[in-house]
Amino acid sequence: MPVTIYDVAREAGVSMATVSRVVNGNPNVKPATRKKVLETIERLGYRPNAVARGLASKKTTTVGVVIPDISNPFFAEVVRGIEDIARMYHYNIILSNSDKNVDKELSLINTLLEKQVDGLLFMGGEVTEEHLNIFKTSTVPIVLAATKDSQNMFPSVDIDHYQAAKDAVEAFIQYGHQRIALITGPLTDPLTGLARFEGYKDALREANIPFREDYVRVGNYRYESGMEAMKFFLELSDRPTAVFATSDEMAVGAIHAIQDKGLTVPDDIEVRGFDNIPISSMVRPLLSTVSQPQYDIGAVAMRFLTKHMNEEPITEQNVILEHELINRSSTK
Amino acid sequence: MPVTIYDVAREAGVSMATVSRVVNGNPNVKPATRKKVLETIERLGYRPNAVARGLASKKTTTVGVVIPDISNPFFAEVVRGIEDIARMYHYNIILSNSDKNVDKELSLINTLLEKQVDGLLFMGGEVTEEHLNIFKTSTVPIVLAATKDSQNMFPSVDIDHYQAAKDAVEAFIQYGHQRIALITGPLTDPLTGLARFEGYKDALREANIPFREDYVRVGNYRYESGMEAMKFFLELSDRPTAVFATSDEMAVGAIHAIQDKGLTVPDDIEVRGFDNIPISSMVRPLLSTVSQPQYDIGAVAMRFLTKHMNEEPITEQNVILEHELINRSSTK
DNA sequence: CTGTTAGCGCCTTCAG
DNA sequence: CTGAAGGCGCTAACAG
Repeated sequence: MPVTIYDVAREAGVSMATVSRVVNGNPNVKPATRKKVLETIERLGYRPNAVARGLASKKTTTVGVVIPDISNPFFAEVVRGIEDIARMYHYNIILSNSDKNVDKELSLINTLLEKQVDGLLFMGGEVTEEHLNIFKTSTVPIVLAATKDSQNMFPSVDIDHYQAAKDAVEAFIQYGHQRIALITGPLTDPLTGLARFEGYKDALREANIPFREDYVRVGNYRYESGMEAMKFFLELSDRPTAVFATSDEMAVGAIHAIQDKGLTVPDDIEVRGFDNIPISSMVRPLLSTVSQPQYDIGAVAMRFLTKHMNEEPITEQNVILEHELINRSSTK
Repeated sequence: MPVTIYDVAREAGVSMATVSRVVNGNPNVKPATRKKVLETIERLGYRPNAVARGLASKKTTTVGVVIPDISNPFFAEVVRGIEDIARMYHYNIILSNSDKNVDKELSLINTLLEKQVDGLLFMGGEVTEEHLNIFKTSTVPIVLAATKDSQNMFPSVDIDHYQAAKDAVEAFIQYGHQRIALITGPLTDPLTGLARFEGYKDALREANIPFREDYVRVGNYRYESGMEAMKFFLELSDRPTAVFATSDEMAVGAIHAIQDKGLTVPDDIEVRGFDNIPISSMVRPLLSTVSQPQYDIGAVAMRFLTKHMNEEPITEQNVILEHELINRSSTK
């Protein structure tokens, strides 16, 4: 039914090798022949079969990208960076959503590898032993974006989560705050959970501010959990004067909890989020946050992957990009 | 380098046909043989090559999905519906982001078709003549989700945008509003732009409320444009008492413009959005909106596509799902 | 229940 | 500059 390279060859009166050459932009074709072939391709509506091509050439010019949560604006922006660079290097991308589910992640990675992608970009909460094991079975390069494995076995692009959290807390301390609360993500997550938590603790310790259990609540990065955490803090007899949430959504939830109580941000309580996703500019007061270079994380990771795929020399294996404190109206 | 079905066959002392059978779950294999094969697959770490399989079987068990804007929560939720049904029917998904750019859309569709997807799910702003032309060259079924072509040539799943907008405006009218403003998307878009605009106009007309040019502003669905539009309305000598924005983001922008002016929502001005994306529950006041069954749009569209791919009998070609008015705190 | 044999549509030497 | 021929790894009849 569909027209093949063979049909084109026959119609154009050349061999399929020649058709293949013009389709692939091989210069060793006489302009007249090229023209003739192009015309019959057009006339017949020939569309090259990428599957056959992939089998014959052993390259698919596509990379697999696994993303943990498609509805998270943070990753959406990372994907933008990935796509732009991919297009630049003529790679297609297969985007796969894992819903933060480890089983799905492993299964997606497998599927992607079966599909013979030329490389893989992995984003996810945590890189476990299981991940590593499946990564090791890959014959194509793999790059981790917005995460890394604990042993730095695989190339990665990320920020310094520990330092980022520490900077945020230190900013509060420098402003004179002593009662600083933390709304963190699950501490089981070594990077966005634990590392940021450590940053918080160390900042306090270095300033000789005693750590208080009741100034720390664990959320799940979502709005509701930020709200719940803040409600808890508000019940405390000596409630915090500053709150650092490790996601913008939780920070916004915290702000609303504060406002619902009749208090004001930042006058009564200051709040800072993390990530700098679009919503931080779509609330009142405008949210102060710790910004991650989302687009760059994606772009650098993709560029990194192309280097591996083309076996270009690479200098550093684990890239750390800069974070930045963004001060808007939820802090003074 | 990578291990092939042939290697497994040799190691297990069977033919590749047998290996193929166990890999594909064909029951015509003696349990003992199956076990033996499975073991050597495990031992060798054999991973079937989907590209070769696709070429031989002429099926890839993957469907292409083009999404106009990966950072739009609306589509993220539609994709959820698509994925769930796809998994249920054992299809993989290739998600492609078009950035609402027509050229990119056409090029993505082409790429997806070259990759021999078994079916295509298209979401996009507008379905132009060019889209139709490329759709027609496809040998695999195509379903439109959250959109439709003007001539209903292709199967589609969508809501009645005209009626949805009309319902929203009529709700304002019934509450007694006479000065009702509209913040719309580009009118060049026949569905989310024009159709909703027509719904607005007809609602007014049927209530004998004169249409006013200065009560209509065209935005781009984003926050900023909603804010700008609202600022314009607020300058009017007889400013509107109710505002209908055809996206939640624009509605939130409008609310903030109102609040920044020292006015209150809904007491001074009522506001309603469109879509019911997560942010509508993450603002103060909580946003009233017109909800689209996002997940269902995706799920129904995907189910629809599987029917086409399996040549099951189909009853209706263009499915219209129900919308719903959600009343929260930005309206009375 | 299992093996043999053709391809699937294309790329890629290798000749010419 | 162009053609012939041999796979790529796997599935799908068809025998047996």
